[in-house]
Amino acid sequence: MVNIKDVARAAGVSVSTVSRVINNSASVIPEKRQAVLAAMDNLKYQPNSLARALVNSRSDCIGLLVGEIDSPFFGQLMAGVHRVVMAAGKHVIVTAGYHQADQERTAIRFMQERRCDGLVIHSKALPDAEIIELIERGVPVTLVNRLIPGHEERSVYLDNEFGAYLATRHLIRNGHQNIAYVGTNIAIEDGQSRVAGYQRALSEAGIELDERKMVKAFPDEEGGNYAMAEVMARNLGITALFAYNDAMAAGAVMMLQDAGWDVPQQISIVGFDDVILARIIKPHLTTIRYPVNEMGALAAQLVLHELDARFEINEHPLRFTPRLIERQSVRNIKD
Amino acid sequence: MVNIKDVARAAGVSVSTVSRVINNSASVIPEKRQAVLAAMDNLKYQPNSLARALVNSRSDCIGLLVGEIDSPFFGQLMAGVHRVVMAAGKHVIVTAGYHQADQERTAIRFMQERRCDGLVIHSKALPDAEIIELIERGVPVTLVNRLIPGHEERSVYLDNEFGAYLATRHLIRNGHQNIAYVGTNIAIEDGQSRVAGYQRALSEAGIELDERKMVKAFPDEEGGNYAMAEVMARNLGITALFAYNDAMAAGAVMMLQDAGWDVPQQISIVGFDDVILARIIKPHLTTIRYPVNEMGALAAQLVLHELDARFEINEHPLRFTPRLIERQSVRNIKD
DNA sequence: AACGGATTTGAAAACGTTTTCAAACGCTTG
DNA sequence: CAAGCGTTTGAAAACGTTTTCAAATCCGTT
Repeated sequence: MVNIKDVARAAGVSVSTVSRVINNSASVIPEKRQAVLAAMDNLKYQPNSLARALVNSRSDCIGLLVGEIDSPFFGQLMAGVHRVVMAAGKHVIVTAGYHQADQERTAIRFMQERRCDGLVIHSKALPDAEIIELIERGVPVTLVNRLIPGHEERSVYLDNEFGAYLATRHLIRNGHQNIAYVGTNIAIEDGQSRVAGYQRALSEAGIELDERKMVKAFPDEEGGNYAMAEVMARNLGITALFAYNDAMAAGAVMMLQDAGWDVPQQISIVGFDDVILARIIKPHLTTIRYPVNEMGALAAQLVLHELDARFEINEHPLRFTPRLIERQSVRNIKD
Repeated sequence: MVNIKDVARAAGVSVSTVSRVINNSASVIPEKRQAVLAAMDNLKYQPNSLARALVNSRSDCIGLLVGEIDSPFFGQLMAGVHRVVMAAGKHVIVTAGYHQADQERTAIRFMQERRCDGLVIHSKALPDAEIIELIERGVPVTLVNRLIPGHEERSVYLDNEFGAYLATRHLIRNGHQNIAYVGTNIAIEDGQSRVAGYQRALSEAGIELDERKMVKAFPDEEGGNYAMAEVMARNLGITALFAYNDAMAAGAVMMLQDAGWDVPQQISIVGFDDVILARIIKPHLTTIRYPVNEMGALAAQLVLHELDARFEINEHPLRFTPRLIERQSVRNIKD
């Protein structure tokens, strides 16, 4: 590869001068500047950003850890982060942890060895301790959807409990009393919060909790399908369902429809996330909007700001409040 | 950040020795090795991969250029590439071009400056000349879904023409004669190929081409919605539609259903890609399967193999053949 | 014509690694 | 005990940049 020395030689100047025109960090007389520019062009010179990062100790990269590369939810997260990081003239390096501690660990190590200037992390599997260690080592990091005690100011998160409460309350207000919950079997905070919200709404309405109405599965369509089948097999006479996410809700819908049930005539459903799927499935899903793109953007802003206070932060609380999106999957059965 | 010198000092050895235990590139007596390992652990040493890449002139990174970060199609592509690159012990750097030449150019420049060892590129907007230049500069690159004359061996691609032909023929075989095409308005090779396949099937069946039955829009749901509305407004009595991709097909379905049409009772639809959406929308879409995950994997294998012949390549032709997936969106109207 | 200040320049050190090379060390053998 | 050999070690160069520092050049004053 052609390097800065080649350019210097071709232009008849020193490497310092070439460096100066590249970064225009100091004045160079127009004549030489032209010569350098011409030489760069002729030789198709591309600065080696590794060498540059080495001496600057700044890589202009923000690392991003997501759960999966290939999912609409994380797609939105990536897009949100990407957007603001690019706008700041920096770049994103995406890694995926697939919800497993070891893979998440490897990914974070990778980003650190790559000397990312900052990190945006969505981690489900890593223990708090490891994340705290990372923070205390001085790495600028923002967490998405995860609160670490003592480091709340580094988290951009959704009020999951309230989202689940909203969803369940909506069902109750539409006359439902017998409401199942299809949850995730991944041990993760937001899963617990959503259970809590579900239960709070029920309690508030004086409805008795029933463990048999809660079933867990892997949080994708297949899991939803399976869990729904499980619930129906128990014959509890449910009229409504709140699902951990839209994918599970979609799986549930499909299971029900395949078994000849009518949604929402016989069973009402509320999902969570408001991914694209919710607007496509029939009936369109009533769901809880999770503004993950915006959250990714804010997380990126926080990291950039920590790096350099000139990067500004949108005025927004770290805690995002979910909203109910009414579509077609809930039927009012009052009276 | 703690560096190799700190470790050497702590362990009471030279940096060379530390380097040797890191890479176990030469024998070090067990006693010192232990000391080094302990020092690395205590200091939480993380090798600087930039410095390492600089001297090795190998970054162990594969660059990937996609159209958008946030789309099921590119999600699958990313996942496919990611899978094989990780398995090879290397890493992926993802960039997005958003179908615009300047952004694609910037992204490629970024990956080169980052000294990616190889590139997997899905580019719609960049002119052939620039890609050829890249190839001729000696960068190991594989193209996805794009044939460059003279460099066919670097392309992993789908037989788009055949896919469109299959789709259209399927409609014809189900008795449809009056078939619209909703296409992309992005000037891209696969768009043209799909038009060609559509037209070949029609010609073969002796059906006259009618420009009015072809309308173009941005290749997403909204575009499909809009284009479908446009077609219906023309009142051409169509009974079937072939769409450029599933997203457009979904948009078309929604437009039709909102306007009170029944799919497939009144209008049959075939999509393209077989993204998740196709299995979710009601009616489930009959579509053409685009094995983009597998194609990404193969593309990654080609790049890795070029880097180091020890990385193996799956036995598979570079040209992938699409398959018709029958679901529920086509009605047989024969007799 | 000499001086002073500002502008422009290049040499060299630094960033954190790997690798080459030769020196040091520890054994065995005669 | 000297010679010889294999193993282990450290110093130093190299990778491609940026930046510091001092030298060189230029220009306008006196």
